[in-house]
Amino acid sequence: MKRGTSRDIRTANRYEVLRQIIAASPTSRQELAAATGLSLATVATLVGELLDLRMITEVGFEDSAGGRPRGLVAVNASGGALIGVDIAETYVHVELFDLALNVLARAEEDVRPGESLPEQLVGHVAAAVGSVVMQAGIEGARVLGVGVSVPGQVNRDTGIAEYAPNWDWHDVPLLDLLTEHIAYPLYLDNPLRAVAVAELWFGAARGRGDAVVVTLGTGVGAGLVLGGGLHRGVSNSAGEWGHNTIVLDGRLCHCGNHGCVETYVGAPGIMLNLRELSPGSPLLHPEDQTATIAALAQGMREQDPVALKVVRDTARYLGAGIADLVNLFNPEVVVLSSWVAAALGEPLVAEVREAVSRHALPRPMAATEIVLSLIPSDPACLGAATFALEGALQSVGQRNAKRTTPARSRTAPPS
Amino acid sequence: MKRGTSRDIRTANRYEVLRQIIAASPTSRQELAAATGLSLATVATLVGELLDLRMITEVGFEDSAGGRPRGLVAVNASGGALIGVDIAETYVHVELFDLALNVLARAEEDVRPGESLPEQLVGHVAAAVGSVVMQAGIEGARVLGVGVSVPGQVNRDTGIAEYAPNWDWHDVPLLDLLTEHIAYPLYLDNPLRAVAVAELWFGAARGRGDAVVVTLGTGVGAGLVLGGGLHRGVSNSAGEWGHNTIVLDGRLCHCGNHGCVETYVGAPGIMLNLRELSPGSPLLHPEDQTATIAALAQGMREQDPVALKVVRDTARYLGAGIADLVNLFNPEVVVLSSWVAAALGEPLVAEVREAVSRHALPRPMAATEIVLSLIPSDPACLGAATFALEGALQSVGQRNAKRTTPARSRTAPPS
DNA sequence: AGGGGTTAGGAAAGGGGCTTTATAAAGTCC
DNA sequence: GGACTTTATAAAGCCCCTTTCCTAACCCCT
Repeated sequence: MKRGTSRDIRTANRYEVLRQIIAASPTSRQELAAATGLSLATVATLVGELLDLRMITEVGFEDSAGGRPRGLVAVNASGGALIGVDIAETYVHVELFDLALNVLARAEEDVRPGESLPEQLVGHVAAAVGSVVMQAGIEGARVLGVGVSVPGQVNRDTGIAEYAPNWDWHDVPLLDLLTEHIAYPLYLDNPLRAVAVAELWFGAARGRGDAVVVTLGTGVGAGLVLGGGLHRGVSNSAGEWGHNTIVLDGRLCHCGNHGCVETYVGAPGIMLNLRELSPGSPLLHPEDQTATIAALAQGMREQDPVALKVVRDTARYLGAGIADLVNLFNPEVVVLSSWVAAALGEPLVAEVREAVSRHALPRPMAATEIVLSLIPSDPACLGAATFALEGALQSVGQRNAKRTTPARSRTAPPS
Repeated sequence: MKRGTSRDIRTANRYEVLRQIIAASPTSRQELAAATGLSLATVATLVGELLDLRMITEVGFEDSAGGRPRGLVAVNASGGALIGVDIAETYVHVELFDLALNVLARAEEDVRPGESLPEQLVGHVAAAVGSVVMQAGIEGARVLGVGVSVPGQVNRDTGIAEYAPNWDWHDVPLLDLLTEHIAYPLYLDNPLRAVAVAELWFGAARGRGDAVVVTLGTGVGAGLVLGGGLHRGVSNSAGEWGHNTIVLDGRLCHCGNHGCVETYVGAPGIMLNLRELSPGSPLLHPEDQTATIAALAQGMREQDPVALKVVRDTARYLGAGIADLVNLFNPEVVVLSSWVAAALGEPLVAEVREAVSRHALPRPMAATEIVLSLIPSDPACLGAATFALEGALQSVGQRNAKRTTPARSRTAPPS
């Protein structure tokens, strides 16, 4: 059982301060102290650290009410670059961010069906990473790290992709393979947790103690933010909500079970909801999830009854599932994220809210907001980049160069 | 968002050391240091603190391999008493413990149907608490506190029972009512969390970072132990698993929803499972949950096919539900606790293990044990008493008498 | 232009925690 | 009886946060 040390407090505070600066750049030390609840002195030293690291810079002054003006600090956007890699079933998406987490460059590689060898995927990743670095015209030294999100179960310490259902991977030493092509520090995890971290740092979960980040994409997950940090579980596979049973003896899932959440509210599940309701619907683009979800979104805007019904049905399943999460965790906020949520947008969320409040207990429900993610682009990329950012900040706390007594010369002393 | 301070580390360590001493009394400082991962010096100071508090005593020495013998410490059983109160729908159960958490006295009061006024319940509690103190022949001063477990949603800070479905309570100021009759420090929470804390301190979850404690009684819950501590959620209602939907549009629950876990695996749910399978079964004692569950347990021992089938059906529901918890939390251990689990015992657990591994993802499942609670008596009482113990330990860390500059005399100084 | 008054920010001191190192205490073994 | 071991306590050091004090910087008013 890991014990907390006082250094962890420092790390958490460092994260907190940087988060706040990124969120509200430029800002003053005063504001930071108020927002984080830390003392002015502590904020000042943390700000000093970040200044030394060149992650932030002083950008001028702000009038105070009659006294010495407040010094303002802001993220030093050009102080470094972070790369986020989102490996999915059909594509590899890479984005390069500056330290303000603006996207400086993007690259996307299609993964053709059948391309399932780790080496093939790694090739795509390496190509795309090379591309974004070139596009952005960044010198390599300024890349602080590369975060990689890969579906399935990942051991982030050993860097092994223990199991990826899409490609039937078992214990692939992905980190080692990537290291051969990519010279930057690498951080590996899965999309569920990447998205949760993105929401925790930059999205709707920021500043919340307990939050659940529901990712709605091809797969489905529930990232758990507990006590201000990501809950990983004992083998880094917490949050695998997609294969929870929502309908006993329901639809067959590729995992082998029946009635998994994913089969009703994942993109393929939504397509099935549509097909069952209206088999010949023009909204349905077989073999193309993205197009079908987009068509549904468009249909909703046009008040198409079929689209509305499908979304309502989906929201009903989702609502029942999320109600379970609300009862269990009693979170401050449930964030709906990932591309399906982004596409279906606020109308979906409204239906979900409705459905959740039918199923959840009133008291926990009253304490919980259900909101749409605020993150505009691919949250898995952003989250992966955030892993790299966390990694860069972590190493600051590293014990700086262990002091050793100077080695005595092997030759006879001159005495 | 609450921030961790270095004092919290101290409190956690204090808990950890005392837990270990209670678990392995007598023990040496060396052993404690090894078990907790703390340095010898820290253990020594914490042990010193506990000795000063008279919660533990030195009980002799143990030979070391050729050096100074290890001093042994053990819980000072007579150093204080803790009282646990378990208020349930049909009874009030009170136990008085010594500091080794042995039961010194018990009292039980029946709550007749219709007795639903807070004052009536409080009367029962006061009577039973008085009784155990008398039985044990303890002087009042040595009672360190009284923990009270009451079903429903509880605000432990304000001491208000926000909602108790059994008696249709809404925002009853229970703590205030109890304070009028009971002079000891009071701690209020609900059975779900009481049982979880009992397992965390003294049961199968001890020393585990992440655990789920499933309580199977009339009601059903899932206490969440995350990062070595109880997860309470934002409004202290985390763990309300009993009203999660397990069968969409399933059995009607008293909460108004359909298909709640509780309606299938709570004691009344199990009775219904039995009735549906074999309406006229002699195992069924209508109106008496305890007798029916006992009859089922007996039936299983006699290989009664109906009993076996009912337990298997129940385990199937339970397995599906627990599989969801395993996927979500990725805990080290799932503990089945409370009286229904105790009654049905290992055969139930074996069936549950089987059912869970059919539903849960293989990787998280492989990392999770599913075990029966080791706690012999009423875990809610024990857990409630543990709240009192935690409370007593907490106040140690209290800033001891804020130093004030000595008040200057108002009269003119003698200078 | 030159003092108050006000606010920001840094430096120092203080309090709490944990660990490492040194010292004292209590045995065993030869 | 001395040397070696092992335990326990004391001392010193490091980390972290906060409080307090003081200087810096700016406003405004005279």
